[in-house]
Amino acid sequence: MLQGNGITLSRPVGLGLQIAEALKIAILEGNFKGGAQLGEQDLQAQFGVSRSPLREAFRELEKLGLVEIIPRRGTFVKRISRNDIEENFPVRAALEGLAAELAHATMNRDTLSRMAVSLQQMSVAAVQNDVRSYYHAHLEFHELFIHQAGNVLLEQTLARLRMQNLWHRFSYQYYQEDINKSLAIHQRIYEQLENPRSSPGTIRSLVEGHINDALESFLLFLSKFEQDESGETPVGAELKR
Amino acid sequence: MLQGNGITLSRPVGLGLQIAEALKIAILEGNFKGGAQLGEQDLQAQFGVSRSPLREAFRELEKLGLVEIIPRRGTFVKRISRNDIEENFPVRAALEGLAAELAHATMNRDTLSRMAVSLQQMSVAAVQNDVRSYYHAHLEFHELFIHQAGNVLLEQTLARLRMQNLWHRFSYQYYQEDINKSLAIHQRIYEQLENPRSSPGTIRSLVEGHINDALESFLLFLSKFEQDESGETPVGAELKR
DNA sequence: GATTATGCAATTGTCGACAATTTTACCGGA
DNA sequence: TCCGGTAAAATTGTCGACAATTGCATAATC
Repeated sequence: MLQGNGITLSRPVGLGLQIAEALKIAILEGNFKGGAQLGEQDLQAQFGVSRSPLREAFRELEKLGLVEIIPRRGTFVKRISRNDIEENFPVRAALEGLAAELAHATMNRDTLSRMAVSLQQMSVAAVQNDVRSYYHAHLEFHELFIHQAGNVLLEQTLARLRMQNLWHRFSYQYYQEDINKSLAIHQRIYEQLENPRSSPGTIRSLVEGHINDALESFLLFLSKFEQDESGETPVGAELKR
Repeated sequence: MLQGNGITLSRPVGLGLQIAEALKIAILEGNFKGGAQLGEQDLQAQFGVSRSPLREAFRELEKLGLVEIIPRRGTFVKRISRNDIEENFPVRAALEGLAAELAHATMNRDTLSRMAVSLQQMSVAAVQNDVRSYYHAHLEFHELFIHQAGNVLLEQTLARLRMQNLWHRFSYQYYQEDINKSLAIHQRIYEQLENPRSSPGTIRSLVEGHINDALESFLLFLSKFEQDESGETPVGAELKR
């Protein structure tokens, strides 16, 4: 398999794919205004390529859910609304719960030790209040048991779902809220996955419940930034400008 | 919303989208050989268009999971393997279970009556042994409560998951196996959704279990056609040639 | 003054051609 | 006969240009 290990290390053949990767990073880092742009002419000059690979890159980004292509109008970076978040979390929760259950059934020592490392990094980051490190270690923690589930389709589906809402510098501020509470829950998840005699249903509902709880916290966190907004609830660029 | 009602009635602007739609139907109907082709030159002559919209159509089909694009090699119609099916069903089961639970919480009379109609059609088709009618009514039954869940992301995700494995003339033969057993289960699902006092967890596990059970039956059904094959288990074209 | 019509500018959609790569066919040698 | 290498053919990737549509600004009319 070319992908499935979480790292895309296959030869970066294809100009469009390279541009897609660059744009993907740029979008996730937040290096784009409001929520709408990506003119072909601008990027053509910026990357020094023709429009063909650009359009291909746009399709690739659309597959990831990072942009929205409107015919005869253009390509726009997707603006995350409150409703998008409310829809995303339950779906993610159900699938990550399934992944945890599957991972428990096939758990091995290697994955377990990697998860322990991630958990340790999360713990260290928590006491140092290093939100960025905690965030990345936390991402890896989840990726590990998702991969351990051994279902490539599930892994790919979750990758897309997790990417959409994880506008990075967006989540940083969120985790700063209750980093210790998050750490405690993940320690419980680890204990359940570590114990071969854990009930599959318990693990599943634990992970699923954790994500659904995170939704409530996230929405509560969002409310603080919505005092001057109303209606559409763009959510996207208000945090950084 | 342009989509979400199950029917894409928006203006078919865009040559690439039209070609994608035509190819999508052709693939689902089985009008393609083995499991690999889609040469740009052939289709260019067949549709009378340039290669640009063709390549766009390929990306669209890849988004739906109907083809696989290999860089510098070409576009190939995805060949469904036994492993693909084994991976698809659990994911679909988890999400449809979630959809059923959400649908139950927001169920209304209109959707309920539509589901009753679909169920009636399934019942009639069952006694007449009309597999094709049963199959389509069955599809609509599922679409109805998935839509009732009111989660567009969930609906889109399931649409992709359900499309990948529902190579149509492929499923027909399967339902012929135990159409009555399938009907009974869907009647139970309907009864649970109809009753406002049903337990959410019961509905969810009922739907999820139904799909996971179908996987076993499906694999058993497949075994009959795998007596002369071994290893890769292509599954794709053997049924029609 | 507000609203609708019209022309222009900007952007996307499509096309044909050239470049790069892969596959295949042919040839030579062991 | 089989294996390796080279060259040709076929296919995909990329490019620049033209066509079509959309949006905006200006102007005209009620």
